[in-house]
Amino acid sequence: MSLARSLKDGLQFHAQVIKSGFTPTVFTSNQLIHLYSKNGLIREAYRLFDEMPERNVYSWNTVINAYIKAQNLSNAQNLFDAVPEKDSVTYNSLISGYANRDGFEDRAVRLFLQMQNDCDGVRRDEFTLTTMLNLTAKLSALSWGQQLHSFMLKTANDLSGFAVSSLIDMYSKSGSFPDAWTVFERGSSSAVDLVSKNAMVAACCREGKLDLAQNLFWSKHQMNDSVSWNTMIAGFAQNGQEEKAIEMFKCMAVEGFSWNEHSFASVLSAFSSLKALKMGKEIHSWVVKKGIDSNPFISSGIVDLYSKCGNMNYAEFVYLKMKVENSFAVTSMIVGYAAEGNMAEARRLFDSLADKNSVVWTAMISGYVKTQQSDDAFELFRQFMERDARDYDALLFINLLGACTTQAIVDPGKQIHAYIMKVGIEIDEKVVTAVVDMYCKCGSIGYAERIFQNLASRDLILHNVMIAGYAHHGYEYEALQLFEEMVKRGLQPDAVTFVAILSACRHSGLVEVGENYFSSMTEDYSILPERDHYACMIDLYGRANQLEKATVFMDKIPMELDAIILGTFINACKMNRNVKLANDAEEKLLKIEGDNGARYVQLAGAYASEGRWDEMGRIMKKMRGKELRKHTGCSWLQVGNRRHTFISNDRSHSETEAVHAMLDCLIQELVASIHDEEELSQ
DNA sequence: GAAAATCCGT
Repeated sequence: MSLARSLKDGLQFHAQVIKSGFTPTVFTSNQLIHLYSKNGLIREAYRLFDEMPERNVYSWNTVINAYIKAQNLSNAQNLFDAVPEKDSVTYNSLISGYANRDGFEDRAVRLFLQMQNDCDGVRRDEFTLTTMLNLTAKLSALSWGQQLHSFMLKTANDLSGFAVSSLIDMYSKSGSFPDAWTVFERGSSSAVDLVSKNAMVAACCREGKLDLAQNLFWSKHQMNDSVSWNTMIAGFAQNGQEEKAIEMFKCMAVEGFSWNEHSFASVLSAFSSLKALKMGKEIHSWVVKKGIDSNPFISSGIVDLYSKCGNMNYAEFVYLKMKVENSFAVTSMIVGYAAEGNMAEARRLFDSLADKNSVVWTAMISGYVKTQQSDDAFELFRQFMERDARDYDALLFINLLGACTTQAIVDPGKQIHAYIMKVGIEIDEKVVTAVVDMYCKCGSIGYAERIFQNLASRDLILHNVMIAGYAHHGYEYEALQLFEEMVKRGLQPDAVTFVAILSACRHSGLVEVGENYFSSMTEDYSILPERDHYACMIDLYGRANQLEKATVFMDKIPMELDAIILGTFINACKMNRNVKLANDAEEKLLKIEGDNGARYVQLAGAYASEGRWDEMGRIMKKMRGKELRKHTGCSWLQVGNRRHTFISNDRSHSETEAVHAMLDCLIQELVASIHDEEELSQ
């Protein structure tokens, strides 16, 4: 009897066996079961197994693996339970099945614990250990990984390529890069194993150490395979070096390696980041031709490309062709719709998802934040807090806190802060900074200060936020003191720090102090002043009634005067009631920003303050016909959970009549009391 | 003589 190599041979062979009435040997049947399983013919594989008059442990293992391959873990488990004599392969197969299935990881662990204690007394071998390492890497369970590692050392199972590469991967994915490196160094003391090298290159990329990754990649580069290339392409793409990723992608083909799903997925993400629609489209057509456009990584990559390029029609078209729900593609589209302000479409997609991960929630809520629909953002966040799952995206909190900050509403900010503490999220530096910033900008400088002072480590950005917070609240002394402390601790201030410091000075009229810091900035810290610093200085002089100094200062600014600087200067003129200088600056400003309605309003305001109604009328006339899309300034009141916003002459509130009746009442009382006082003084 | 494990893509 000959060995069946292809499926066709196998089927022919099987038919002959049945016709001839022979009973194949157990060995031959096992081979056939494996062949059927490899070709996805699970029913045929099982029938053959079922009809075997006698079976050995190979038969059981093969058919169990057939079910695992077909994703049918319950049948695999039933067969596992029925195996008369299990060996390590029986255990390893099912452990691997559970380890790779989301939500069933605990069963893998239980089987691992049971295998050596069970009546079967099956020994854990290298297969068991590498599978378990894979699982702990997936769960980022460093302490389990370490225990497995020491077990491997004890049983001398730590030296093969399988062991070394799994260990590198485990340490890297558990956030312990130095240990990964140690394992790699020790493992490659004799001969370098390619898979281990690839795992180490990937670990370097994960860590952002791209130079190290490249050195490794090019050392012994004769042995590189397509995985090595894909690793580098992905590494560049994930670390913001899209051009290099594309270069490697091209180079890979030149070197004779063919592109696969991994290569396409990575280069697609590079093109998306660059919004390179044309090149992206080429990849699109290429993958369609190759027939791999149904791969979920590829198809969602294409959806992401079109979404990032603002082509939502194409994105929808590609998404509709996908047969299964894909939260990654939906996230891309939500972000895409949010970017064009179409939150209704974004919400439709969000609601269409049966299974929402934290990234989708973050995208949707952040979309509301970005389109300034903060009521919707907070409402959705309330629903987010009520769900059972406990996974988070730090970006969600940063964006929501940002919404509180721009609206200066502290209560929702406090709720977010409380929620962060309640669920015990590992406090990310960026999140803490956002919390401090929120309290600063919402007027709760005391809270901000307390959090700031209790932090063990404080970086530059946090200091900048706190100094700016003090400055905005008129605590110039605290701002300057914190600056000095920061410098004493060895933190180098940056351009942002000086904006905050100069702001502190201008708010309290500390002209000389401000001048000193301004020159110290360049002389002591080699930071070139930017637009904001110049504007700060002009404002500083303006507020201190030193318009002449402002004018002299402005003449020395070595960059082109832009709207911010001129606007600030006009404000300074306004404060010093100097219409002549304002006029000159106005001409310059209108040349730069003739279309910006806000500037006209600012100018008109400057003249109105002077009582120059004719001038104001002139400006208003110039304004007419231009598109004036100034954001309307509004006032708001928080009553209970609702915030009520008002603009001037606003009668849209549902209780506007009652509000105005009350207002009339108050005005009358005010007028009456003024009359009383006048009568008294006479 | 046969069965199980490692690295790369949202």
